[in-house]
Amino acid sequence: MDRPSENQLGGFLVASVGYATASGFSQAMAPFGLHPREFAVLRALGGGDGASQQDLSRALHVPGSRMVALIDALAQRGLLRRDPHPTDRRKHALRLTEDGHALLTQAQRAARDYDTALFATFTAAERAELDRLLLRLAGTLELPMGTHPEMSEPAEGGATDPEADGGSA
Amino acid sequence: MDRPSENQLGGFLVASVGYATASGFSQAMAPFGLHPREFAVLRALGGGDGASQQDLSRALHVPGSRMVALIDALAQRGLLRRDPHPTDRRKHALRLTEDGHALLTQAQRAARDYDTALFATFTAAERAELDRLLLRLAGTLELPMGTHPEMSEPAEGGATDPEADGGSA
DNA sequence: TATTGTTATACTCTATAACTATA
DNA sequence: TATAGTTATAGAGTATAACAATA
Repeated sequence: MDRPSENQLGGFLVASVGYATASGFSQAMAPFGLHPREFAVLRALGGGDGASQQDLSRALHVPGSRMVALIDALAQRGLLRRDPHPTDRRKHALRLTEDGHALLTQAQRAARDYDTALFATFTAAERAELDRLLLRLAGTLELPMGTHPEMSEPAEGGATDPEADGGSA
Repeated sequence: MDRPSENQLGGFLVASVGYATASGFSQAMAPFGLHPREFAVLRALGGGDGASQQDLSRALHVPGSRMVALIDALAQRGLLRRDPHPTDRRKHALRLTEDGHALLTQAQRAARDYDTALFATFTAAERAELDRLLLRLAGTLELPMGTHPEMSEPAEGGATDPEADGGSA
């Protein structure tokens, strides 16, 4: 029950390591007071093109109703502003503030460091091989890599601790 | 934003594929009306040694208060019984019924089929290589493979759709 | 005094649907 | 008639703590 090792089937190992990787990333963002989803918002806004909330909703697969509170929290912390949209008065043009840009820069560095540490023991060839195998798995899973139907509906219980969820064997 | 491919950093790909794998497994269990956690309970009881609810709680990293409703649901479906414990009247001895054994057998076959399909395009050498690389990652993540401190506390947000959570770069 | 099972409570996260103002 | 943003509400899932029976 406890060892996702040789005698366990592979799907469970993939899910377990994926879960731990996401958890670790979440912890890497914690010092900045950022939930991974908030980091995603800041990063999406990093380019500075004044996206609307609906733009973000579509890009991040987050319903508009959820996006409101998300943006509220970041705005209250002074990390972004809701500027008026130049041509459509219904929309907001979301823009990072100075502080927002500064925090994003720091968080991105931490994200890079996390990735570096994660693959510290890997050679370039091993990283490439892992990517190759995982991308093949993604293809088998019909993970469309551009529109994620399954991944945007965690309702089926796909996003929980694999240890408690039983794995695949 | 949408392609966890070559230009994305690796941690995000690992998390995405792990999430999709868990989602797929969840869907593989759905025809049996089993949440992955319920499958884990049935499987743990498959040996038939009459475990207590606390035994399961510890083994599956699920709090006792949650275990009650979990067992209730499976018992109401006639998949397991709460027999009296032979020596300790506080405990129950949980045992699968005939129906429970039958469903477990079917679900385990589906789980095996899911794994088989997942790695259908893989050679034995590729599977071994993927396992090797993932286990190395598990070591780096200090995933203790036997007691999972991080994995039993999804509170930090480690178990959500990586697409919406922003990944690691 | 500790443990097993249980219940109650509250908290977080989420989706759905309504509502407004604009288009 | 449709869209952007917002709000309200309700549902699921969860953890915490208290409780009774038993050890």
